[in-house]
Amino acid sequence: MISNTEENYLKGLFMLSVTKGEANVNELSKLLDIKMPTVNSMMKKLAEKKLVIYQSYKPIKLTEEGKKAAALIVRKHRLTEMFLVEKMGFGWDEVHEIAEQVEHIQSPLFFKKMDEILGHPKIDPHGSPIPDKDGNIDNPNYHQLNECEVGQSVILKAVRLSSDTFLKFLNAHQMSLGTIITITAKEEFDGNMTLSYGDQKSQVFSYKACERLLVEKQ
Amino acid sequence: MISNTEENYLKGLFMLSVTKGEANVNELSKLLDIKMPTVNSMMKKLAEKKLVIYQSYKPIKLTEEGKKAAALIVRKHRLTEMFLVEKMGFGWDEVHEIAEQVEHIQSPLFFKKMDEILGHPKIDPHGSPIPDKDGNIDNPNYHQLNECEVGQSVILKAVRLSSDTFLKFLNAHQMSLGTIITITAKEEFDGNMTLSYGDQKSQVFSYKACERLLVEKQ
DNA sequence: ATATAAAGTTAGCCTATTCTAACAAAATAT
DNA sequence: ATATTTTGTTAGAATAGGCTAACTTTATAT
Repeated sequence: MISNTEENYLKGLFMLSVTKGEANVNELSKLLDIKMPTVNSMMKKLAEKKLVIYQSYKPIKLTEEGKKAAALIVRKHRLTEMFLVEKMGFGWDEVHEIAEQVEHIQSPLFFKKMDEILGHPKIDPHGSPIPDKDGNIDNPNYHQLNECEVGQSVILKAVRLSSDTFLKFLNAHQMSLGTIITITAKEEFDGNMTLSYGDQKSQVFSYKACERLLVEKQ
Repeated sequence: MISNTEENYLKGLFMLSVTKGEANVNELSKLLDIKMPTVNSMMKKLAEKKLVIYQSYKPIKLTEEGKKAAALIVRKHRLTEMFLVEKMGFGWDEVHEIAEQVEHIQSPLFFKKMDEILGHPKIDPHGSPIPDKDGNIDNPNYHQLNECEVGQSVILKAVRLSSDTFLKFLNAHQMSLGTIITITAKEEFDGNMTLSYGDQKSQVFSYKACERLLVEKQ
């Protein structure tokens, strides 16, 4: 049995591990907003349960079992987000908090039904991949907009670190998944980019914003 | 702040109070499958929070505030059951466990959306009334089938104490809400009733089953 | 290469929720 | 009317999950 609390730690580790394959106590502590000593003792507990590999002062790694468990929680979260947007009329900026709660529901049938009703979606409303029933996830190789060159035309595929405020910002700027963007200019100094897309002919986006936009080259 | 645990106690009290307007520790203990001393200390806590009125050795009563809080949890439970059946294709015998979890989700908007999508339903899939947004509930005055007379024609309006096994039993006997039933015979000895409805021309139902069937006289 | 900073750990404490064992009160039955 | 059963309470302990304070390791910066 994995408690809701344990699920949250596993999910956090999974998120942090995407790039490096491992995470450390401090990062997890910040992500979950739980103090380090608490995280430390939970890591011991999860190591005991063979869900993570953990040795003092070393980075934390999920075991295969832990990785699968975490992926299935992420699956439930992202299926829920998709369901909320597609079937219940929520905006992509309104679903995170709810999904955060729904993801802990214990009922394989509930999520099976969601998946069927949605037609087995591969991505959530923010473009993040939905792991399959076995916990496998394919991480598409998108580029961060801030790393693209002036003159390039790209298509918005996903939004990273999508907080509600950032999503509302994108809404306000008519930017959504699928939007085709042309990079008009790029400021050496601060990384600001001037973008052209849809009706917007020269919209300036900060470095911080561009970092979070994952695009595919046309 | 009312915790999930506290919500479960309030809901239990609400259920038990429907008839008598009050409940006692022992009943609540059995209903929730939690030992009496635990229930006892939770009652003190809820009394402290002004959600119940409680004095040693006296029955427990919900305060107005407690009653409203409980009704809103029941509302979330029953809306969820309706949503699962009407919008997600579940059977009425599959929804209780899931609703038991979903009812604790904190998101007024989530349940507002559900309610809208369902068209503001007044009853759940088992015929139980759904309290309104203010926690008001109207308890319709149905009759238990076992108390009806031979020869009477009635319509099934609701199912009480609807466990999954009982609902599966009803499924197996083609009995559902709205079914028109004629009482063909009634056994003095054990209360068994012979019923005629739909294709079933002389189906025998036990006293225990009839007790749970709430009907309206034609 | 050492001083400082950052990250990680240990120890000890707190709250919420549960339990068992033992005792007390109220209700029921002879 | 008293004995027995049922119901309710108290006391004390356990577990899960969180915290702060103090200390140790590792990393970073002069």
